[in-house]
Amino acid sequence: MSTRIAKPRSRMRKQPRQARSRATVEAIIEAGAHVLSTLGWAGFTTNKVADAAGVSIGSLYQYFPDKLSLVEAIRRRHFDQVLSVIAESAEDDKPLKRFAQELVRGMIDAHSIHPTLHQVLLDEAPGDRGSRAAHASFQSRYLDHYTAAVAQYRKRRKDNETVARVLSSAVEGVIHNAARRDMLDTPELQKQLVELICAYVSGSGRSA
Amino acid sequence: MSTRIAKPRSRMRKQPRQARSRATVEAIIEAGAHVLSTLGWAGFTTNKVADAAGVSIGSLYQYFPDKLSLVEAIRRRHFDQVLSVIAESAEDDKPLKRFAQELVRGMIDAHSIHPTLHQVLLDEAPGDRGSRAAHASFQSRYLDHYTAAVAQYRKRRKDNETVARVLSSAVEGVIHNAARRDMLDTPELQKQLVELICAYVSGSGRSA
DNA sequence: GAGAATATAGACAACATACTCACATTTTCC
DNA sequence: GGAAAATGTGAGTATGTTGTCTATATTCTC
Repeated sequence: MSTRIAKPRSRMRKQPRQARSRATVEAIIEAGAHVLSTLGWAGFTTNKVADAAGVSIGSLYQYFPDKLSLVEAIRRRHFDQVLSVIAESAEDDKPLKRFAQELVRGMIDAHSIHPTLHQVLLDEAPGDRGSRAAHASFQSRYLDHYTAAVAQYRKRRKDNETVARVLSSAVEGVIHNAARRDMLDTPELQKQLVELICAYVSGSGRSA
Repeated sequence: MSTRIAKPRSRMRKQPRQARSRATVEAIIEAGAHVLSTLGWAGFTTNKVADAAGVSIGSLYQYFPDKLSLVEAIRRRHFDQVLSVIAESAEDDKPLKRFAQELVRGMIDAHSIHPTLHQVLLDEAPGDRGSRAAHASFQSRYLDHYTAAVAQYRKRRKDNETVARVLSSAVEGVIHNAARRDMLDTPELQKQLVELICAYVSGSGRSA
């Protein structure tokens, strides 16, 4: 009886065993992230990725059964990077302002590698099949950091989740907009974003 | 026998003169907006648009010389709609909170028609060629409303432009995120977004 | 109503892209 | 060293997309 697993969609077609093939896979993912970031989903073709990675198209399909599994690998790697950066920024007990500063710093760092990749992965790249799960999981964990912070610094307990959602999407909006304009490392913008976070979190609930 | 191959590369290949052709053009643009909104730029094919509009592919190319001129028409129409909605919300002198409420209301209304169209037009649709001008013009006028408001309500004059940029991209981020989740008309979210705006604009500049 | 102007339809050519396959090259391991 | 496994190659195939062309249908002018 074939114990066929439903869909080896995001799975690799073949496991790389030697060092050079692992390097090939890594080069493909990195090149894929680069192509996706610079050309967007519409310009993301398997031939271009193979070319940018310096391997043949055949090698690409040796390890990734189709285009979606490749973008899935890119997504997973990038989200892991972002989450680890964010997690670092938001541990321990700190004053609100300190937390905001480190959060902004972390977000900027995470987006400096491939400025628009994050947004492309969230908005453009298709979410069929198995990616929904990974995506939701990322969003959930991502939001957790914000919720924890919000719970820690806000006086009122009500609507913490909504506040966290509003805060996180506001921060994302600013970061993405800045990334689009190559303004990620403008100090003035960083400062203002920190102020936005502080003002909202500390002030939310007293407006009347 | 004089074969006049004078091909004016204008916006439209041919001006619709009869009522039915004007209806055809309108149907194509509306269908295009719908396809772009639901399927994204990658799924935006001329055949699908023609199909959704209930016309043949030939009719589409009768009026639009190529795919880009079609997306340009969609962009222009949508941006005009959004700007008029925003402009209405932000005139006269009002208390800050009132302004924020009407701004949020206007943004939500503008995005309720085709929830993700705005974002697709900003991020995915190609920006080469002549669209840059229209795009920049929109961004500029768009930002003007924010800058005017910020100048009116903030105590400190410094960095008004940066503040306006941060505020507008934060609002956009929240709206886009809500649109993605079909949460645009959640009252709790609207309230929190209003509070975010008020807290930032009134509080910005007093954090030591 | 006749003929000109305008509008629509859909087959088709030219091209791009995802993915395959038969074979070449490198590495492992005895 | 050499067989076998692992890895790499790139022209080739199937499919889909843009944009053209010509035949047909509808509306306008008189």
